[in-house]
Amino acid sequence: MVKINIEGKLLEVEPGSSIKDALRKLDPKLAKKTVIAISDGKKLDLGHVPGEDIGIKPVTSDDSLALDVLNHSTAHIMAHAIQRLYPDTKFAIGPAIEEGFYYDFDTRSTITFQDLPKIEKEMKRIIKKNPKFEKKEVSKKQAKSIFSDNPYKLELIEGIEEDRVGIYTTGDFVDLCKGPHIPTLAKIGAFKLLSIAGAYWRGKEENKMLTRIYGTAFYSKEDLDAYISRLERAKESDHRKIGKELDLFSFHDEAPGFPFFHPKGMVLINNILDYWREEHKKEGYEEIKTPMILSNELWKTSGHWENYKDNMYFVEIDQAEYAIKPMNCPGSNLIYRSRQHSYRELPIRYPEIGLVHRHEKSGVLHGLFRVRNFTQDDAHIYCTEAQLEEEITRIIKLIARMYDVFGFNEYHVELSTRPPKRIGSEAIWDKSEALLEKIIKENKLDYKVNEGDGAFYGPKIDFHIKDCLDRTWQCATIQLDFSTPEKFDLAYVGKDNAKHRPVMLHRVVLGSLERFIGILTEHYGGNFPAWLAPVQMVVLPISEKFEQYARNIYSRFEDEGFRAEFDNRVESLGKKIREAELNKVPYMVVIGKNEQQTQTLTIRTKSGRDIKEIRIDRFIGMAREATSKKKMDL
RNA sequence: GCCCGUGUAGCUCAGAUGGUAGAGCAUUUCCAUGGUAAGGAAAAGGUCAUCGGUUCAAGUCCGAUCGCGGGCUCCA
Repeated sequence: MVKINIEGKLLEVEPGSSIKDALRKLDPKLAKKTVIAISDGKKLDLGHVPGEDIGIKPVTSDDSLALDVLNHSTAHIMAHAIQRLYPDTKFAIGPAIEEGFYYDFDTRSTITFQDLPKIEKEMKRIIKKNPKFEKKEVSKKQAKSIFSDNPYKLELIEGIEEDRVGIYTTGDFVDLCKGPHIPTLAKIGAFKLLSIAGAYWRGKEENKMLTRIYGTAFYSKEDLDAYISRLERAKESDHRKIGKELDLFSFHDEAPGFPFFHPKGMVLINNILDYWREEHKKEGYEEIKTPMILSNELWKTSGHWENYKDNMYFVEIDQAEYAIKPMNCPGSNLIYRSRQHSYRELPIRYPEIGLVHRHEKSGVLHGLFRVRNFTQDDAHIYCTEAQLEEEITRIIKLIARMYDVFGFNEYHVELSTRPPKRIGSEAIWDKSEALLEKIIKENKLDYKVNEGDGAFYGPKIDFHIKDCLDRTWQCATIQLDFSTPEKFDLAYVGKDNAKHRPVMLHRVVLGSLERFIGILTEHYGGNFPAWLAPVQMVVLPISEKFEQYARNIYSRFEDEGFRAEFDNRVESLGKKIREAELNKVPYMVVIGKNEQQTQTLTIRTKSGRDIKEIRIDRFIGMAREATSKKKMDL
């Protein structure tokens, strides 16, 4: 008899019984819900037959881990279907990913998006037949002979450390796979193939381009529907769509990757910057501005010429080479170096709203998220080593405060440590990594460590914010830099009257202003809070008869400094309201007979609250409260 | 950069199998003076991304270029 310990419950089963058999014996209901089992950290198929006593933990379909298994199994079924439809196909890898799965394969046929329904149909046919996932463990040599005509699998087998590898067979489809898989295809409640794309084998540009099909699977149709509707909502809030609809910004063939901001988009930029300057002034920052074109000599000094050349644009002036700045730090350093500094001045905080240009490959451009020129809300802080902790803590607090105003209450940080290619002594790295980690802990930030992902000159903390659709975006970063001060020979005079080297901090809060506006647009779905809204209120006279009174109201709003519009077109009220709604104007001010008689206003807010016959002073107070306090709702 | 898709009026999109372009919205003008998401009518608006090729004939077929979209190490 074999003893199986299922989460503390001991069970004895006949030798040769599978985990599923054991579970059935213990609790048939549980057995039905269980997808895989975990034993000693190892994920096992339910069909697994324990050779000796074992302790297991069943994983049911409610578990997120079970969803990965389902997705992975569905990837196999897709590959199976593709093999049937395109027999010459050689399969590469097909993992489960965060929100689904994909499979990469090499085929002579050209498969397009239009072919996906056909593949789905074939998959359904396979699922209906419900072949079992049969696992076999074979030696590497055997595996190689099984996949002898598939260079991708051969390469994968080569890379596997263990002596024996897993082979899964479903019907007439055989795949190299460590598993585990769902016990029956009936578990696939619903799936959908989502998109098709090219993907380099192992993600490397020098490798062959394979065909990748993305899909997603769920245990229930409801879950799939919820997922699809979330995708649709994301599509609705796409900043490229909203940007066009709200007349915020545009892109033109004449300048690929270089965004154009329209008057309404500029309102966003300017309001964000006003707020940004206010916060930075409080923190003792003194703004600077450096030129966009600087001599190549400078970029050679900074190391950018050597490390960043491919991403830079160059111009020739009077037979000399100049570069368009991809970063702001060298310019800032020149200002620092323009005179001597005393230790009494430190820390010096130089923020710069700097427009940088970086060459990005044409294929990676993406709305405001990936552009070729953007405005960094940069700052360079020159301080002593002893001041680092306080400075970094202050930046973290500043970031938290500013994110809160935009409604990003959820974020985590990532600490990136020393990369393989780096400068500076190990002692300095030890010290600075430990310092950053200590500060992160002291500030109780949710964090994870990215080993080896730091800049060559120092470790960094990156901030990832979560938007209302649960997507995360890296915005703020704080980078420690011991190297640049050296390269630029930056110095300050210490108490001892000797020259010392300052330490430098590079940091951004919003990151790229352009990108941040893209993120905000999607986060708010275009419904900007009143303090940011390009148009804060629109005055809507019901007919021309009330135009004069309405115009007075409108002028009053203008005088009070609000961004108001006056819709005195000869159109029906319904139409004016509709357009104001589509333009996502926070306050609609309706003026008709009643309002004129009582010298009041009727307000329809974007948030759905209506206010009847309010006096103008009261409404102005209300609107002022919402804007000055940067309230999220009206 | 690479793979697949795509590019028609300011916007959103129709235009099998090739026979010199259509709708809705927006715009302009006129009528209706209107009470909370489109009142009615008319007009104007396009070298069908660009260049080249096939053809008697190209928005449509072929090629190139440019732009845009989905992707391009979440590893059996």
